[in-house]
Amino acid sequence: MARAPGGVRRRSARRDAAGGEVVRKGPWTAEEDEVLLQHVRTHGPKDWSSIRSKGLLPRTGKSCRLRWVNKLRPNLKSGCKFSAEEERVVIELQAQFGNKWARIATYLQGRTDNDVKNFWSTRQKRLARLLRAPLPARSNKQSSSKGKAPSSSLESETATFHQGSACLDQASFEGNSFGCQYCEAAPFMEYQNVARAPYDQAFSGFFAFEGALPLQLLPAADGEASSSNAAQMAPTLPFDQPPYPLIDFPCWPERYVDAGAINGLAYSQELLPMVQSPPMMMPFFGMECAHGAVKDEPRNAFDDLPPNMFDDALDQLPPPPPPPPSPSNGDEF
DNA sequence: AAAGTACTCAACCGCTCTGAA
DNA sequence: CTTCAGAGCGGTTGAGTACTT
Repeated sequence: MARAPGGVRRRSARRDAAGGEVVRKGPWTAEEDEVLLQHVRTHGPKDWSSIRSKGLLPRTGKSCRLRWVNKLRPNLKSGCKFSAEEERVVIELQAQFGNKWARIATYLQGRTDNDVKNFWSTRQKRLARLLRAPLPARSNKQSSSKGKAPSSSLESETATFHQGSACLDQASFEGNSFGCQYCEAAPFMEYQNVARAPYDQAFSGFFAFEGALPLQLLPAADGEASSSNAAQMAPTLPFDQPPYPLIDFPCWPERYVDAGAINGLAYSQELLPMVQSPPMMMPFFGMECAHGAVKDEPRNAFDDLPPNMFDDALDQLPPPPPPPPSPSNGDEF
């Protein structure tokens, strides 16, 4: 979207803790950017605090660093929405690393941790809203947006969510991670540790079903990754991928999903046959893009369930276990 | 056309980590 | 070993914009 440059911000300046100097906050001006860039040209992307101590800018070192990392760094994809491939990478890496945005960002050329974080946050909000909202009526009615494709397919997302929720729900009863076949069948995602963040992980495990397709991971983009450690650890090769197909079928609890319902999903009849095929761009949630039939899918088992039936399951999730021991060599791959 | 809602994004805050003194 | 300062990271906020009703 086009934001008004230098739009009004909520803060402008304040006295710093030490008392005297005014610390400027809020949006950066072009002049400030130029000063910051000049500092980086001469000193490199470091010594942030010296920018203020030398009187170059009335900004904190943290603020300067953030501005550089998020906006001024070269080769950033500013204002460019996440591609389907990027979305898929984020989803899969989030499932594996958790909310390690800086680390995840090292796999995405031109993306910052803030970008990834915002992307994920937006996605989570949407998830939460969908989970709480009543199921939209399944119909063949066209989208209300006058033929324009919505930014995401509500119907597909909803179906996806309830599928994921079913997995979650079963897990809450069985107390066995998530009782999720797929989780156990995805070694490269280490889903055995899926309970680390139950809510996210359950869904991520589901979404990573798409991730059975090969990832083309990028090495740290430009050496200016926001986390130098992460940059060093960024692999130059994809995950150690098992041969396809990975799974028998993802975590559909039979209690909730009968074969007919499964067959009604885009996955079962359209995705499975292509597991041996070359990588395919599949936007997250967006099976409708790759599989048009999904919009016309028949009602599945979840459509007949009360929309809030999974809320309790979410509330009953066990606390996350302690994080798995980190590898001694710092290389998860 | 207006109002309400959802989404995006920049930037701040607080915490943790790390290295130097 | 302890302390401290700087850097980095994740969470959060809120303004502006887009979309929907």
